[in-house]
Order: sequence, then structure tokens, then C-alpha cells
Amino acid sequence: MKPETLGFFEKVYDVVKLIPYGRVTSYGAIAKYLGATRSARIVGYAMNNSHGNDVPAHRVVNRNGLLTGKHHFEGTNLMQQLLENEGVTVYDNQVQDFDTVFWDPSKEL
DNA sequence: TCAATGACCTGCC
DNA sequence: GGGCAGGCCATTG
Repeated sequence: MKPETLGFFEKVYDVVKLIPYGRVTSYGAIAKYLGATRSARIVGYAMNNSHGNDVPAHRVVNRNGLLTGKHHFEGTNLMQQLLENEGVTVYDNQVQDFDTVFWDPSKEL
């Protein structure tokens, strides 16, 4: 809500925006890519502020591939529908073939 | 200013 | 191999 996003948030937004189509990543992966492996919580917090930004938060899930942030979305299965719409198989708030659709910025970038 | 919370992760038992 | 507890950074009350 403030221009302070130029810090950790901006980087997180940038990485999330760079996520390819039909691909997902985890908070820890982004945090680690930014050099803050233990600051994964901040990444999630950034997503909370991603409201209004062009950040596809629905492509960001936890380490277990579980759509933990699904509660923060409007609908109940909106996040799941978005992922399935991109070709990502989601079942019970869980990303199937997570190892396959997983996108590690530290490796891909 | 201090204390508590949070879309998590890593390490130890 | 599975489960539990601690910690980290930032935001909000």
C-alpha cells in the first residue's frame, strides 16, 4: 500500500510475474532465490499485499504444493480453477505433479 | 515502543 | 521416515 514495495516485495512480485504459464513455485524457493531462505513468511505476506498488482499469486503455493493461500482468494476454488485453467492439475487444494510443474527460479533463472 | 500475528521453512528428536 | 518445536522478517494493533 506504500512505495516501500521496492524492497523484498518488489523482488517477490518480479519473480512471481516471471513464473511461466502452467507452472508453479513455492514461497521458500522465491525466498531462497532472494537470499532469504528463512524469510518465506515475508514472501507470503507480500502476496497478501499483491492485491492490485499484476502478481499471479495463484501460481504460488507452499513447499507441499498445497494451496494454503486459497482462503485469501475471493471464491473457494478460484485459485484451483485458475491453476487448472493453465494446465496444472489440482486436487483437494493440492497441486498434482508438483515436481513436474514446479518452477525453481534459482535453477530456471 | 512493545507485543502479537502470519498465504512458511528448516532443523532436531 | 515421521512428527514437533523454533525461528525468521515484515506488518498491524
